Formats: sequence, C-alpha cells, structure tokens
Amino acid sequence: MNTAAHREFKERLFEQFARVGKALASPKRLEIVDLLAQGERTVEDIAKETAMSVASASQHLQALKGARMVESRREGLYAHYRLAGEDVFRTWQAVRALAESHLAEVDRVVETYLENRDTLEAVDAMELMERLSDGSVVVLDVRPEEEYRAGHIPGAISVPVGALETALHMLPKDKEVVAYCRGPYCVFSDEVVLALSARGYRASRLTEGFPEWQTAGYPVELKNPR
Amino acid sequence: MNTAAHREFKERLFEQFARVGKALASPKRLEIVDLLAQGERTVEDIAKETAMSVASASQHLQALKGARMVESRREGLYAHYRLAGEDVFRTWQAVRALAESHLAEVDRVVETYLENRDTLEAVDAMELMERLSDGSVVVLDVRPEEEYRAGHIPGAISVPVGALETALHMLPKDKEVVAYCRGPYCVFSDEVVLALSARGYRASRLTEGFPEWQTAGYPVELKNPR
DNA sequence: GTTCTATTCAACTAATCTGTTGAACATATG
DNA sequence: CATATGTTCAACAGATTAGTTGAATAGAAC
Repeated sequence: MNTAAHREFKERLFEQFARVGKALASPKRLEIVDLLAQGERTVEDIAKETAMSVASASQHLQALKGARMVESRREGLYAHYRLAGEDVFRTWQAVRALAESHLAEVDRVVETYLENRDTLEAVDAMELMERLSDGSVVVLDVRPEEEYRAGHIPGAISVPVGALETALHMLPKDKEVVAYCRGPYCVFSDEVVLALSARGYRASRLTEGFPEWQTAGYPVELKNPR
Repeated sequence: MNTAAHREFKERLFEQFARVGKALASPKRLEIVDLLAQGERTVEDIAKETAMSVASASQHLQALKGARMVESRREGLYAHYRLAGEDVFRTWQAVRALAESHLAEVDRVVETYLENRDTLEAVDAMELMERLSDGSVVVLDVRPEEEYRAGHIPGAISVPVGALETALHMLPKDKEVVAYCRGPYCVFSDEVVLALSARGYRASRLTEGFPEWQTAGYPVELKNPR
C-alpha cells in the first residue's frame, strides 16, 4: 500500500471510530445512555427524565441509533429504545471513569450538590458481595419499582424513594442497611442513607449502581424474593 | 435536593462527562491518541504522522489537553506530548471496540484497503503468550526502532519496515514467525507477513499491537535482548 | 372513515467546531 | 544583539450541531 492509500485508509477508518466519539459528545446523549442502562424506555419517558422536548429527545435518539449504540422497537404507538449491547454501557463507563479521574470539576460538582456525601458510609460491590453471604446486611433498592422488577441485587428489598416511611418496619435495627440506586451519581441512595442514619439505623450506600453491579458480573435476581 | 437542583446537578455533571466525549469526537484527535499510545511525540511529529498542519495539530492537542487526556512538557524548542494515563488508552480502546462490533462500515473499510487480511494467519495475544514459553516462535517488532526501544514483547526482534531484507538471515525457516505492529489496524505487520509467506516462511500477524499487549498486562521488555 | 396520541421529519436560527492564515511568543544559536 | 525554529494564538470562513417550532406520519381508538 502506498502512502496516499495508507492515509486514505486511516482517514476512513478513524472517521468511523469518530462516529462513536461524536455520539458521546453531548451531555444529553450521555444522560440518555445512562438512563437506558436501567432498561428500555419510550421517547416520552426519556424526554421527561432528561428534561428535553420530545422532538429533541427523538433527535438525540436518532443520533445514537446512527452510531448503532441504541436500538428501537415499536409497540403500538410507542417506540421503545434500549442500549444496543452491554459494550455500549462499558464504553460509557470508560468515558465516565476517565472524566472522574482526570477532571477535578467532577469532584467539585459532586461536592457542591451532595455536600454530605463524604460523611456517609459507603461500601463497594466486592465488599457488599462478601457481606451478602454472611447475612449481616439488608440491601435496599431505592429505584422505581419497575426497575427493581427488571432485575436487582439478590435479596434486595424494593423501597422506592418516598416509600421509605412505610418500609421502615421491615428494617431491623441490628443489621446494617445498604442502599443502592441507578448509578454512582444517583442521589436517592444518599437521601435514604441520610434519613436512616438520622433514625438510628446503621446505613451506608453502595458506591456503584445496579448497572455497574450487573456488568461487573455479580449475581442478579429477577423475581421478587418474597 | 429538590427537582430543580437535581436537574442542575445532572446537567453540570454530564457536561463534565461530555468534555471527554467531545475530545473523542474528531477522527484527527483519535488518531493523535492512537499515535501517542506508542509514546511521547512532538507537535511536529504528530502533524507529520497525521497529515495535518502544525497549527491544526497544536489546536487538537490543546483540545485534548483541555479534557486532561494528554500532558505536555517542553524541552528546548520542542513540546513533547504524551497520554495523561493508561486509562486514556483504555477509553480509546473501548470506543474503538464499540465501533468495531457495531459499525459494519469498519469491516468494509478494512476489507477495501487490506484485501488479503483474511487470508493471513493471525494469532491473538493469549495464543502468542503460550507459544512464547515453549520457544516455537520468532517474534518480529515491525515498528520504527525508536518505538521498539521504548518497550517491546520479550524476545522480539526489531525489524522496522524496509529492513526486512537485511533481517532475513536471522529468521529460521523451521519456526513460525509472528509479526506485530502499532495496533490492530497497523498495516506493516500485514505487509511483512505477506512478504515472508511469499518466501516460504510460516508467518502470521499478531491481531493486536504493542499498546494493547502492554495494557492487557502481558510482560514487556525494555532493553534490546542481544 | 375521523380523531387522538406518540413519534419523526423539515426548516430555521444560534452556537460550536475545523482548518487556514499570518502574527505572536519562546527558546535556541550565531 | 539579531536570526532561526518550533509552537501557540487570534481572526476568519465554511461546515456541523443543538434546540425550537410546526407539519407530517403511524398506529390506536372511536
């Protein structure tokens, strides 16, 4: 292959790679990917959760679809979108991890909005996995119940935010409570841990969310354990 | 945290994540990242290898620097740029892998320019690692010698493209020869394997390049073995 | 069929990005 | 000191992108 052909090859090749990069270049699209990591969603769901107009959400979804990062199916009036594979989530995780470790601004944003996060006890997936086996913890899934039903950490109890009060009677004060959520930046587990701590429970949050747990290869339960 | 604050939090957070995405959104910048995975380079080197003007290369480098993905040091007249960490390469790998597995166009480009790639024998890193221990293969590093000196697969012989003729006497015809290069799309190993096969050697290419070998945790040799 | 609803499309504006050019800056050498 | 070289900066033109609005489309429901 001569020099000109070689250059042409590289340019065509990297143009393709950049299609993925471009898809990852918008905050809104990253939010969509993060949301879809929880499971299928309709365009309307996505628009609502990301505070976009439906048209705008649809356009971003088309962009992601163009990069083959999401797929859709139609069911009646609704178009359901989902990630096109686990590797899409993995790539998003890599991008997020890179930002976390290199951009000081990420920490600053977290500290600004989650002022007391560093005062909360936190456990990571490996730690929780160990303590699951000896039965010394109660695990709370604080996501919307629908997401719980689509898969959760084995033995976890579904306690969507807002339902904490009514679920209190199920929580033994002698065991530690670990709450988890959609991802490392999902604020609901923070809030639950704060509320439980204030009531005298020993509570901590899982540093990662359910998608990270699942992608890391830890066991997942599909049916409600009770 | 109320709804408005929650939204603000997400927007600031994902804006930061998107900084990394934006840095990955240009083919030229991806090419720079891929090149810097081989080691430090000056602005001029980068401009030359990626067929850009120096000003343009410098601007892309500033963009990557803004996302904290590259770092630079000045030595006399020259500014030397390098990747800001192994995680930068890993993220680029994830993006590339996603494009490979989801975008049919990648295969099409490769087939167009490397017509006979599928006829060449290929081994992956794990396979090569096994065969290294039983001494049944000779490994050729076909990158520029400087890159070989910065680190190579243990026992590999440096045979930069063009120097193949003079190195032929070192290659035993009874052993299999495995050639590797900068990465999975580096064409030099293809060319060397083709040339060797035509001369009656049993030759194959390593499917990955040196950075992938290194990042996967396989052993690396720093000094010339002889 | 008409009507309703979810989604997509098209047209438009504002904003951002890319590459070019030539000037400015930094560091060497004579 | 002047001069040369590598790099960066600033200003500009052209292309691309993001979000808005309103129309078009597809599939229910009546």
